[in-house]
Amino acid sequence: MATRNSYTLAMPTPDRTSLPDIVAAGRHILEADGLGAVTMAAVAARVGVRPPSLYKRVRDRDDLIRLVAESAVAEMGVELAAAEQDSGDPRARLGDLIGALRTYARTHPAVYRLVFTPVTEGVELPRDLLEANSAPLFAVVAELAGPDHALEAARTVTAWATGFVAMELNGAFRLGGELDAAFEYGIDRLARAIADD
Amino acid sequence: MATRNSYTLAMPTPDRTSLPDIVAAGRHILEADGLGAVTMAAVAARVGVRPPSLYKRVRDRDDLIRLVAESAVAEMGVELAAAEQDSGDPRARLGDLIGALRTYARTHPAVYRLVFTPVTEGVELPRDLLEANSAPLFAVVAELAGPDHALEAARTVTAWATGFVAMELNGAFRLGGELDAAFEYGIDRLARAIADD
DNA sequence: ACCTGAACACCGTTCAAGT
DNA sequence: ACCTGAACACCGTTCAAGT
Repeated sequence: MATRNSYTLAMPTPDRTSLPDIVAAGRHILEADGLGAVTMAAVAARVGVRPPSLYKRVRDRDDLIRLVAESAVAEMGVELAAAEQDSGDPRARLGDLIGALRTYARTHPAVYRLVFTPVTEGVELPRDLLEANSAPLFAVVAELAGPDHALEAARTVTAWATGFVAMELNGAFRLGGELDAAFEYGIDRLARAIADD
Repeated sequence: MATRNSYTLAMPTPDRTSLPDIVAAGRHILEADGLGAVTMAAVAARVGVRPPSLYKRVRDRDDLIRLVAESAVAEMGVELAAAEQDSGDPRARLGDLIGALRTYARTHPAVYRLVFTPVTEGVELPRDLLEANSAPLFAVVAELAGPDHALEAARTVTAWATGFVAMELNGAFRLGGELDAAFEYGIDRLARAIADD
């Protein structure tokens, strides 16, 4: 019965790739060879298509990079949420959360960098995604600092955590010494600093 | 007496630019239009030369960018040292120092970013330059934390400061509220946190 | 409706040829 | 000894032509 339906639905060329495939390819190349290696040609080759075909699914390279960053943020959110499952006292949970962030940065350095340093001026990550990611930390900090100073305390802790991880990632701690000890020292002092009052 | 001397010294083409000029041009374009705008063509045009001529003074674009970063680090060091002149108690000097870093980031965002985020994997800034820049902060922190915990304390403060400035620069503080207040709160808690023991 | 080759503008870089 | 035009490889992107 090759009638109207099978005729109008017949696709002259079947889809040879998909947006998720393209984003996954970008992710893979980013982690393997860095942001500079994420070219339209490299991504196209990885999904088995020619570069112009990518423009059917993404507006341009910036758009693709943004989608990669979004997928990474979502993944990080899952890992942060998982880290908090092992609940204990607030101080311990704070260490677990920031430790999970640090672990993610070490295991996915290029992806972490992409998320935490704005690659292109105009490109923004969706606000609700970022809020979802920072929610667990915000909650623990509120427990430690009390509701009055929750916002400032969260900012202080977040600034320290992202600063520490960035410096570790960039090899900016040049004076030797135990980095794990510096991390524990920092967490400890921060937790006390925002709690005391 | 157009003799041997004037003959051997005669330069077939006089220098039309210089390394300092090239670095300054790169700096200017970086601050005005961002890192992506610092192309060999743009820099060459600004110093009045054709792109291939730049390769007489710099190895390649990465080399040029590195020189721009170095000149920026040197300039930042001067401003940090100047901020510390207005000496008061250690707590106040700590605020002045980090405040100067923050001011520099706000007035030279692209340059600040270049210095604090490694643009290319292999490129390193000279160690003594970075040490000179962190020396004032290290000294103040040592006063506050005592010699035993000076290193860990300095790392904690530096991580917080660079993290805070980076987040402010990237618009990562999305929940409103007074940023200056958050800054003061952070400095205050940090100073107490590393002092207490 | 997606895919492709051809083409374009732009970029970093090299090199032989000028002076 | 520095400067230049010409050339090359590579990149992002567009578009008409295929199916």
